[in-house]
Amino acid sequence: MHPAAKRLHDHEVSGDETNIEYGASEFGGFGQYFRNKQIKLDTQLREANQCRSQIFKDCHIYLNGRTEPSHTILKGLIVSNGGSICAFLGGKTYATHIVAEHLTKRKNNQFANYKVVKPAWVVNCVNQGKLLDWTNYRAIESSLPTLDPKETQEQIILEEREKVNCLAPDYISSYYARSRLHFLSTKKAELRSKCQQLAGQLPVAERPSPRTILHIDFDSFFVAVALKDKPDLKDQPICVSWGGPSSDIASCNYKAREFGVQNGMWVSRALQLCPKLVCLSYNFDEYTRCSDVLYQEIVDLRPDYVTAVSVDEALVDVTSLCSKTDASQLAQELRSRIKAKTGIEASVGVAPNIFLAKMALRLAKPAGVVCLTQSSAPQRLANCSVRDLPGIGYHIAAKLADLGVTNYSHLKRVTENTLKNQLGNAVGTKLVDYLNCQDSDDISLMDQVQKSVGVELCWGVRLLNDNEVAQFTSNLTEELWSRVQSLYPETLTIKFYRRAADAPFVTPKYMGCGRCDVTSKTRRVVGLDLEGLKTLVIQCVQSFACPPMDMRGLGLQLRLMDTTTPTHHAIKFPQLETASRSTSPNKPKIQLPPSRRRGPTTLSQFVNQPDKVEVDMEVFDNLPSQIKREIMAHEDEFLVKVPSSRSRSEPAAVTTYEPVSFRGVTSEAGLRQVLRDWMRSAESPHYEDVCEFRDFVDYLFDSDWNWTKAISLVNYLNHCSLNLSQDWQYLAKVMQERVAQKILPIN
DNA sequence: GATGTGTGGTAG
DNA sequence: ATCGCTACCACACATC
Repeated sequence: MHPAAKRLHDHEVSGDETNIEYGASEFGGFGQYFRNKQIKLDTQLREANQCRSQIFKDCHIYLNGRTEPSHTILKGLIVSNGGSICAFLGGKTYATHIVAEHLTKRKNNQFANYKVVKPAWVVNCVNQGKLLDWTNYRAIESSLPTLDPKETQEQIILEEREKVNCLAPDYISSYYARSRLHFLSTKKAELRSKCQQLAGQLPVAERPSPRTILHIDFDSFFVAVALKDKPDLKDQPICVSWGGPSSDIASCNYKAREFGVQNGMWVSRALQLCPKLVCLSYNFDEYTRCSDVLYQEIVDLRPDYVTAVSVDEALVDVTSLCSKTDASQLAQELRSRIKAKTGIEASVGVAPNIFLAKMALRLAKPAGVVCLTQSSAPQRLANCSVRDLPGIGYHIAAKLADLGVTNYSHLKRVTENTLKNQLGNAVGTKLVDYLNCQDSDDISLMDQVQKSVGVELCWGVRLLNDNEVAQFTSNLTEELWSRVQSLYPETLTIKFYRRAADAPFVTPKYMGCGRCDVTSKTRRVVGLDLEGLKTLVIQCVQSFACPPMDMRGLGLQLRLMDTTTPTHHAIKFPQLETASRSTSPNKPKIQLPPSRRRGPTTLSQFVNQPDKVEVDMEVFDNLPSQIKREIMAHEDEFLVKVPSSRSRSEPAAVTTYEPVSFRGVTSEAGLRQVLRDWMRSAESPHYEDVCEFRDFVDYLFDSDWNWTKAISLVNYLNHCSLNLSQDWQYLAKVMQERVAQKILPIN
């Protein structure tokens, strides 16, 4: 083979760095890291020794369609003169030039932002030994480049939107209905909460000390499910994906992995590696069904503790059970029961801690059980890639590789300090733990109360103008709101995806987000209703000042109120002289509480629509569960308005509700007394009382000499609420927020 | 020094 | 064509 042709060949088979995009380099896993390094070395070598010239230095050239001379010849010319070839348009490094003879109308638009040249440009550059002005070789007619790029972009978006319209009313729900990652995330959350509610979970203190932990999951779950009704394909290389060239492989079987196919890889790439790869479809319903069987079987064991790791994966503390039965026998029986009921193989790792259980599971696959002990582990794990250690992903593995650590046993070559300095304290400590086969994580401490709720959508987002951005944002906010349910949001973090300046307008992945710059902002949202939230989010999105057509995705995350570690925050008293200025030019008007009637607590109503009396079903659905229960309890009074019911005497057994009143109470001590009585009277505050309190605080605050009393009262409420229900705590937050709003103009 | 914000990493 | 989610941890840095 001719040296130049050989280089070309090598360049192609070693993978093209221009094809790395959206973390695609992860797909090769750890090997890819070295491969990338190798490519760099190759390039340097070529430049140093073998290149005829550097004419095309820094040129990444994409060849489009039929050309004269042929691709092969052009490639040879480009590469041997210091340039490189773009195998795909787009990706992390973008093409500097496109070589084309003729362009379709669509490609005329698509390529409008590129330097599109005729093949003669390449040939002439080489002949004259220098980089010639490309504009003399334009492949796009002179009339076309004058097109406003903005109009071109608009056209592209309009075309794309005919197929995928992110503004369609059901876009978000239909998207999530088909997203595997959404499925995994939501299932995990669901299972976690179910596991937490399991009766009989032994608290940490009561569980005996050397534990027996099972880590169980299905083998290539999605593929196994897909193969259930296609047993004849069992020995073929199989993957599960939606099927197109740029669709992700969600799962592939061991046969496919032999070819280098990996989860997360694009189908096109996988087909290069394994032309016979068979793509099968998702079946989310069946995943759920198998998952239910798995968890049911686990629960039926009556273990000490269960933690959901994933839809197909769980950690089980079986210490107590193993005092009678042998752990591996238990695991084997579990495996066969699950196999019998689902038709799918599962594997089990057995070990004294989570780390070792996870590693044992790896060794157990496929379709097996492996037990690891502190003493047997070091030997069995020695050749394990660091990439396989829990919490060690692509990036940390790469850093470890720079330290000369690629597998488990290498870890002992590096000092603890080096690890901590290079990888951070947490990871360093964890790795040292791993080396000692220790794991400080406790299975029951892994699932705490939920700390945040979020939504994210970064596919198919193609928007033309500010209005559309607002519409899309509003839709996504509604989706977020629908997931808030009975939770108490405190702050909102907005994550904004914007096309990277040098990323191509048309993304390599169909309708994907391409390479993006991601920025985020955090805002307080205590006391906001859906409309308020929408306004805030839209305003925030606009503050990113992104051209609408470059928006590629949006994430919204609500941090929830933390009731486990209360911060004893109090509102600070402003300086006296500045405070007096607060006697407002625009004094907020004091709203009168709605007519006195018995009713449930509706904190959300307070927040949403203070004066509304009827219960809106949509509002109802979003209420905290405690409040819902109360509404249900008072349902009769709610649906039928009976003002007279107050005068009717209640049965003695029923505690009668006395509305709170602060009016006429002047001393701070007196006010606190009323507050204390109120808090003692109910597990959750009643709606009318909330309004009364709000109005009273407003009144104190606005009648300009009593603002200190208002702040003090709210601080007192906050202080006391720390021992009360979340509803009380949230009320305190809402009031603090309200008061803070009033102080704000002073600062 | 405690607290909050923005960013980055990981897992399935 | 295609469905690139989401909760959580950790860290650097700003703020006061």
